[in-house]
Amino acid sequence: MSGTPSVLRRRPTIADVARLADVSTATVSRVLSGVAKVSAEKQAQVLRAIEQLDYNPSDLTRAVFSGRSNGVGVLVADMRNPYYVDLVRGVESVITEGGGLVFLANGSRDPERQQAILRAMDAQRLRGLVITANRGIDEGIVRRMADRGAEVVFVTRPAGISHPRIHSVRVDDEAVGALAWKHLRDRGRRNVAVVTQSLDTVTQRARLRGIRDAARLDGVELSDDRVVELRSSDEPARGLNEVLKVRGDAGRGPVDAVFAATGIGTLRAYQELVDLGVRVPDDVAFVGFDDFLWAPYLASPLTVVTQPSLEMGTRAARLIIDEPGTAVERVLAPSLTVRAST
Amino acid sequence: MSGTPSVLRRRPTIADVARLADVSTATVSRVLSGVAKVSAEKQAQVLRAIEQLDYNPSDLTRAVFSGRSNGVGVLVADMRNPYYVDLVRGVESVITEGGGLVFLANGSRDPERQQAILRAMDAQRLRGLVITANRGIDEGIVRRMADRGAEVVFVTRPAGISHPRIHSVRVDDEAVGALAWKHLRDRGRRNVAVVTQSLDTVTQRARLRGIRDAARLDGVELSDDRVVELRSSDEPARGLNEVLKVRGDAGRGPVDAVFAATGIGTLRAYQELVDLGVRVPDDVAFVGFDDFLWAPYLASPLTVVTQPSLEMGTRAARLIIDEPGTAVERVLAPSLTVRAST
DNA sequence: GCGGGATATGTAACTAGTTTCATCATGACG
DNA sequence: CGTCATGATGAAACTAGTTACATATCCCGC
Repeated sequence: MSGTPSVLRRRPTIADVARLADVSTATVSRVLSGVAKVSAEKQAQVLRAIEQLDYNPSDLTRAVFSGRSNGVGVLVADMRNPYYVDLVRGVESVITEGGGLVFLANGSRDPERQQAILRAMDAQRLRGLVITANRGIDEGIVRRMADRGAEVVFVTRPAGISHPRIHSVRVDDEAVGALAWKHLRDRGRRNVAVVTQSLDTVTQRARLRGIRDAARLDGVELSDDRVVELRSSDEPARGLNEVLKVRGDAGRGPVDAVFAATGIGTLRAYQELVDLGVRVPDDVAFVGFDDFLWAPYLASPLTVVTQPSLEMGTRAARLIIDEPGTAVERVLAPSLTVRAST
Repeated sequence: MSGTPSVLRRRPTIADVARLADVSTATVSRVLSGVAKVSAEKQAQVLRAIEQLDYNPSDLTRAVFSGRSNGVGVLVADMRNPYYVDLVRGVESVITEGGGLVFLANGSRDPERQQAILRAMDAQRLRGLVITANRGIDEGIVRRMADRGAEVVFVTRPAGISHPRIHSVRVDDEAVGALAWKHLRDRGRRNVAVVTQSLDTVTQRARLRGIRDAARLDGVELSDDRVVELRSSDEPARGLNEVLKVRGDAGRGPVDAVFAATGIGTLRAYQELVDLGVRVPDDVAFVGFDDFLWAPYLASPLTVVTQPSLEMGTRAARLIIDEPGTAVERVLAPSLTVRAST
């Protein structure tokens, strides 16, 4: 109960420490950074003064001087998606382990908001930036941040900008589609429908290309009328209804499998299958994208193609810390978790 | 294609802008802050120079001068829990809307790590701090941060520290327990088992007290042998097995309902019920805690008691922005989402 | 006892903005 | 036409650290 807590206590500065320890601010700074030798006696005095005043030097001032903070920004497209959460966890664990801090912002798929956030992050003189949002990112500001020394890592999409400080960490999206196809084929399904959110993104187009090419190698053509594009991410996959009705004209049987190529697509498609009363996997086998905590406990435990989300985060963080000096494009392999839905 | 991007371009400072616009740095600063009048002519010159150099002033330097950054720290116990994600989303939306940024750190239930993170956040001279971790928080550093002007908000637990800048936003935990009891009673269940993670926390004790008191009002005693404490958060709720076997001595019937009082507890208990082959709700009705995206699509769609997670985040953020001047303790009402598991 | 080299320490300048205070120009009024 | 008030503007001091440079001190050898 020392003193009234309502009073705003002035924060001790390096000058206060220097005064109390009867040394110069330079000596205090040297004790803190350990860059130059200080006599054991003064060292002890300084440490005692720091302890006594509970001095915690301002990282802001340090960053002003060095021209760069030890913060790393993470801009995600949608925090509700557990994949992004794991990604952030990966980045965060590496960065805070190294004494840095993570700025997290949710792009909410709003270009204006994303622009404002990137400007605010630039004003923080970040050491690095991890971007997962696909749409509406202004490449101009990203390039300028890289020009001025920030390491930028695009995750889940190719960098798309040629710059020695702009990198990318992503999964082999064609392999994602191929993995889904081969598994469904091995389960005896050949009439596959694909659910996507938006074919405007390179990643989703690549996944579709992957499953198409793999199917073609087995002599199966995955036609456009079996591809559903959700567009809105808040409604169930109504279009799926139509696609499931596509029947065997020209030797094609009815749809006997669905591959959802995005995290949200997985939820929406599963939702719609349940609503339509389709039996999984008896009527239709189902392969989703991105694993999640509850996937094994659904009415029909989900088979999913997964990205190594946590690893993608730690790799992105290491790219920032290591400053490779040249553009790095790291492509990781997806994997398959088989459960009862196929 | 102007210039090699590999060269680190020096960042323009306020002095560069002043030079180019042929004014003093004071005038540039005035244009930026809008605090004092500048002639239309010079204003235009300055804006042109800012545009031309793509000048973005350093928030670090501004924060050094004002003694406080516009950042807000959020320390969460476990990012995998969707409740925390919604909470962070709530804080983030309000803070970035106001031009600030959010520092996110994952405590990982590790006291030493949490301590290091709080020190790093203190070094950032944060405007505010949201803490959701219950265990291992060093109250000393939190109090000192508040002493030095940061608004601190504990979420999901009482503040526990009396200080005009230390607040709390939480749900009425006793009402959580009462809500679960009343619903199960209305469904004709009276032999309820409760699954908790750790009764060391005040919140979980309060939820247990809530369901006990509500049961007692209906003449039912919820004895200790029907309370499971998980301790480890990574294994299924093995103890539940024993509890379900508790049979009708002294007029008590077998357990016909389970209330899981935490988010993780909900997963673990559900997992165990599935493993034991218990039919939900036929054999045992199940009420969980905290809603999640997939809850309606489980084999047995989950009835849950929910906290207004997003609102708790926005309220915490507003407490920081509004700086109420006195300690605020905001207690919100829980609600019930009824599905097929009861 | 004195010159030389190494080491510790302080002074002052530096980082990039903000703000106070003095100055200068302009315009209104007597 | 002089006086005073008003308002824009710049010089310089300020925020809280770091570091280059100068100086003080010490020990060693001759």
